Amino acid sequence: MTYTSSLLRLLDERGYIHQLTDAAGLDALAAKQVVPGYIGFDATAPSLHVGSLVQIMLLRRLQQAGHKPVVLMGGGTTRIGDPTGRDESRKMLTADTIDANIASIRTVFARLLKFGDGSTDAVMVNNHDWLGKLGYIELLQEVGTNFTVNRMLTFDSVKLRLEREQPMTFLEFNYMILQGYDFWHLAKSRSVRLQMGGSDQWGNIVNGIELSRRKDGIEVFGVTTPLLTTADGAKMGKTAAGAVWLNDDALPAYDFWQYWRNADDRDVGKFLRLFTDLPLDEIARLEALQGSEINAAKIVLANEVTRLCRGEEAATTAATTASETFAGGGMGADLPVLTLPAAGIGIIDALVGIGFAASRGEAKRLVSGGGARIDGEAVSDDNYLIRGDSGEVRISSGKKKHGVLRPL
RNA sequence: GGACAGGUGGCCGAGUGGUUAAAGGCAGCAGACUGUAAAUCUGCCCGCGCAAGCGUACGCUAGUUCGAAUCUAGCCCUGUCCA
Repeated sequence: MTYTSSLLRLLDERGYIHQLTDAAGLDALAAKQVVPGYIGFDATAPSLHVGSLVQIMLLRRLQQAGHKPVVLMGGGTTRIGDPTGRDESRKMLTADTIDANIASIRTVFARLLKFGDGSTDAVMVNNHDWLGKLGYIELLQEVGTNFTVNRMLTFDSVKLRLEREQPMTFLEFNYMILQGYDFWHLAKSRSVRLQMGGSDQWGNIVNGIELSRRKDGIEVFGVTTPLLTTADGAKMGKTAAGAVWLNDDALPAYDFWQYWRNADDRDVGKFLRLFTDLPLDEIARLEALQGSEINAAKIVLANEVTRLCRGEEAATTAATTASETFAGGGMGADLPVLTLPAAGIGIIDALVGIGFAASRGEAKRLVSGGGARIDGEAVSDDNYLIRGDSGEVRISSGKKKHGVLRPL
């Protein structure tokens, strides 16, 4: 389908669109007026991770296309937990924790969106502001009649749980109602006309659309993005060391950069389109690179994404560190550092101290497996002592993890 | 409230008195090959200890036993069906 609005053209050509509720209607609307659109985010942790980056970028695209991004923080719904996908129910968080999480998450949005009072400036809202005041009886009266249990049971989020005979509490069952309520509320109070989200949010989005139409006859739209997995099938944003956090204080910029640098060949083009602002012809050129040449494209990817999420300086330092460390075999500024005592330090203690092993046992296994290196030389002896009087020492776990032991 | 089934290591999932720190799979870490990629093959994969060994661990608690993840009782939690 060919779109006339710059918004849908932009989303389409960069690969954000999985489903649209009413392509023609939304296209027409976006072509003639500023469309306020929102995406909801959880506040379960002090930082969002890479898995949420598609949605954040979607808001950025919305703004780039001349529309108004509304960031909805789920201060209220986080207290319940979206049942989608998981079998396990979510842990309950206290109000204070959620508020602190929201404040922390906000810093990332500030980098990627322009906030303010202008017509296309981004705003952040918290659904606790309205859901928190809503009485149970009031909710039942307001929207209870618009949802049938029959229909709610057909949504994948519920159906899958039931089919797998996994527990789903009433609390979670209500999530979709509250999320539908959010959409309706935003449509009324802020003239929001669009909700976007991951493909797993389709049901929730449709609920909000139906509710808005039935309650007030407001016509609103929905867009979902494809479920993003890496080429080898894993969900984005999870690695051994944990999630790939977006916040500076949750994951060092160097590690963030490395995550992108190590992307699967097959993902490079897709990632460049979704997560960078590079022009499409430039991306086409980069993803066409063959064999080891594609590493150049991965470096561009890492630089661009890191720049967007962490800032120019962080990206430059991370890139320089990587280049010095891998190409030059040296030690870049961004590598983790452990103080090297004058008396020296045992290899096991050094590996644990710098964070390459979670326990002494793990460090020993690393050494006996031949993965530990000092200045590039494999160390096979558990008792190996790193001397403290010969300057900086490079310590490595495998070929990718490097660190610096630095004398006082 | 009743009947039945179940709760095992990050996840899935075997085990049903000792040789079980607990099969197998996934995820993960390392080695080889490479391009800081993928695929493949190999090793490792609770903690402490050089080691012998010790400490923790199979929903919780108390028991039976020389010995329990495995048996008994009570409790908590979940599912299915019934009321």
